[in-house]
Amino acid sequence: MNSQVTSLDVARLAGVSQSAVSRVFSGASASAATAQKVRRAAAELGYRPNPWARAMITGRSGIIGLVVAYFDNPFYPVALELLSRALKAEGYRILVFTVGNSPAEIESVMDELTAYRVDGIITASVAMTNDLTDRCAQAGIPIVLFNRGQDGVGLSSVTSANDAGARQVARFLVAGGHQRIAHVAGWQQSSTGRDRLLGFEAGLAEAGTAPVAVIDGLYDRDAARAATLAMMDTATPPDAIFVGNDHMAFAVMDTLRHELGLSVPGDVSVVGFDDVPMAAWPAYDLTTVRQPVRRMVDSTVETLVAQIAEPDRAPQSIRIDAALVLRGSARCPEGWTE
Amino acid sequence: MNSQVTSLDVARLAGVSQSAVSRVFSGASASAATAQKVRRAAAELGYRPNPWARAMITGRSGIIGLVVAYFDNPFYPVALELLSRALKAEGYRILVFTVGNSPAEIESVMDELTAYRVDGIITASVAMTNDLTDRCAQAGIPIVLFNRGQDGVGLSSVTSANDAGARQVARFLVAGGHQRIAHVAGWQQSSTGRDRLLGFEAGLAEAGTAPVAVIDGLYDRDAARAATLAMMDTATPPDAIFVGNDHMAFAVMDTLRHELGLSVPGDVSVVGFDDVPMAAWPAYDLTTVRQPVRRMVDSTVETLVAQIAEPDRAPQSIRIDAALVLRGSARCPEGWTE
DNA sequence: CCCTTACTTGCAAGCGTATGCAAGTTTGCC
DNA sequence: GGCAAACTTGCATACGCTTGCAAGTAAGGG
Repeated sequence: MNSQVTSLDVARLAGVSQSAVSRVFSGASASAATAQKVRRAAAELGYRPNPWARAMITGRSGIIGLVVAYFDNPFYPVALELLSRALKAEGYRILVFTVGNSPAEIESVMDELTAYRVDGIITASVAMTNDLTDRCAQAGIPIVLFNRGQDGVGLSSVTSANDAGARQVARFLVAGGHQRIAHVAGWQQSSTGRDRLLGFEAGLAEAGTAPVAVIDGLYDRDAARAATLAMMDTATPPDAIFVGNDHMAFAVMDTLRHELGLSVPGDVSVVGFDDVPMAAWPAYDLTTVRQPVRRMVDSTVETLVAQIAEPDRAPQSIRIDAALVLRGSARCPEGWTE
Repeated sequence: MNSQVTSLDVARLAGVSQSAVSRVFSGASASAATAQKVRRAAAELGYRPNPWARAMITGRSGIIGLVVAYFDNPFYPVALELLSRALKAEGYRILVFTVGNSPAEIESVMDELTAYRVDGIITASVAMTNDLTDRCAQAGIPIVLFNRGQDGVGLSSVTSANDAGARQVARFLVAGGHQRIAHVAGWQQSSTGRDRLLGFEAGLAEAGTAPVAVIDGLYDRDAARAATLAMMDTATPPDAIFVGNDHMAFAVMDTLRHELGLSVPGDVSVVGFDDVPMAAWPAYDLTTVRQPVRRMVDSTVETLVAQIAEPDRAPQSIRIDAALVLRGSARCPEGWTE
């Protein structure tokens, strides 16, 4: 039963004081001789410093709180995995909170996070209300929003270039000769959903056109399916649909192909956003905008770590380039290279 | 900056002793008058007990360590979400460790977990070597293996009835009149992979037959694709393939359809295992064995909580029934009802 | 060789909470 | 009204660790 080995036990065995043991394990200076005695004794007893006791004094727990709302979107599991690895490399662990997107629930989680005095917070796919933003800033815990922007100033965030990516999709679809372009939008309560819609509309406007239909798909499969059915059930149904994320795009494709008997891209072109792994699977072969998860994760961790080290640092909004990935779900303009 | 409010501050404001505050928040008895004064003061100051200080004394951190290996298999994100909710209901948080499946890496994570003195550990999709098992038992931290069994005794585990499920698949495929039945197996280093293989072979043996081919797909998409190609590249290719999990089954279907130009189930029937959400999507419409995630999660949490409450309780191996879900990826025998 | 400077090391004081103990207060019952 | 029992409450200590401080020791320079 080695779970109760304390630094004092090690000290006794090594014949030094308890503070010597502490110094060896906390990286403070100690003579080579002492260090060796301590390490030897510690190894023998299976000693590891108690992180909670350490946290109480230093005020740093080595724990990052991660708040996640959607796990059905396969974008987030891979983000979680990458975040976990990247933070581990920096010496942090992840305390996970899954949460619905109701303000009350988010607030209660934030409460808990401040109680736990985590060293930092990352929220993924969580919309922050403004008062929550304030409370976080007030609690003084560094926080970075992953894949969500924040209106006004306040918190750091890392997103991809949602508007530019969507704009590129617009150009691409126009260049492909599509006449009636529609958009199953991402959840309009989220910045990603709004930015993609705005960028898309702007891109179409540049070409002197506009979407024939825009329906909020709420980042939900069922809603996306319903949106698709509604769009197609008109006199002049769209011949191209830009979908607010891949997860919904799969639903759109399924609906077009298996419920309406249409061909993609023969009858309707479909373009998504995210480039989750599944998008490359031959069953969908989805043309989509790639969010560079790895770079987004790296930036997130980097920003958070910097903010922990230097609490007064101004919040940053980082935006990672996102590029269109050409696959088979959308008609491709002749000679399109990008 | 309310992050440094202590029980002493609350005590002063409320005009009571620090221990009174502690008692109110730890549920010990206190008079109604005191409780009210304390709560009022606490609310005013925004006080929340410091979980780490509490953990130091009580020895319980309220944190469960979750060790996960595969996140590319969509079975685990949903399990994580459900686990998170179920544990939250019991008052626990989840500290996540993602890990490769190398023994060294697992060992280092276990080390960390014992250092953190988590109240319990859940491993998902992690194979435990026997010496690791011992070390965990010795550390005295309750642990439950989720979706992995354990040879010999030692640790509690929750799995579905992998062998029975696979046996049922065998009967189903035989009854469907398939003549050459193959198996892209789950990773043979994992209990689930082995149990499903054994159950499947046993089921076929009952019918007086045997698989025409068995290849380990390692729970990996690429390996499953390669296995499929190898199986089909023979004089008498299989007319049915049972795949060790859904995630690989999608790869098998993609390979059959898009690389080999075959029809599923026309030319080859495919059956998976897990029933991840995607299996129900029309693009795959996968006949598969449903692992009742929710019930598995509930059992896992229940077992873990029981073991925390009563440390000397004997480890249990819980096995949840798994039933075949009929969809469109496999030819269905006339009048098959189950 | 002595004095200054730089390191090591042990001592002791906390970090914020829970809890045994004793003193004080209320309640209940005859 | 008085006494025992039940309940509250404050005091003080402990949990395992880090860190300022002072004393002790090694190194360095004239």
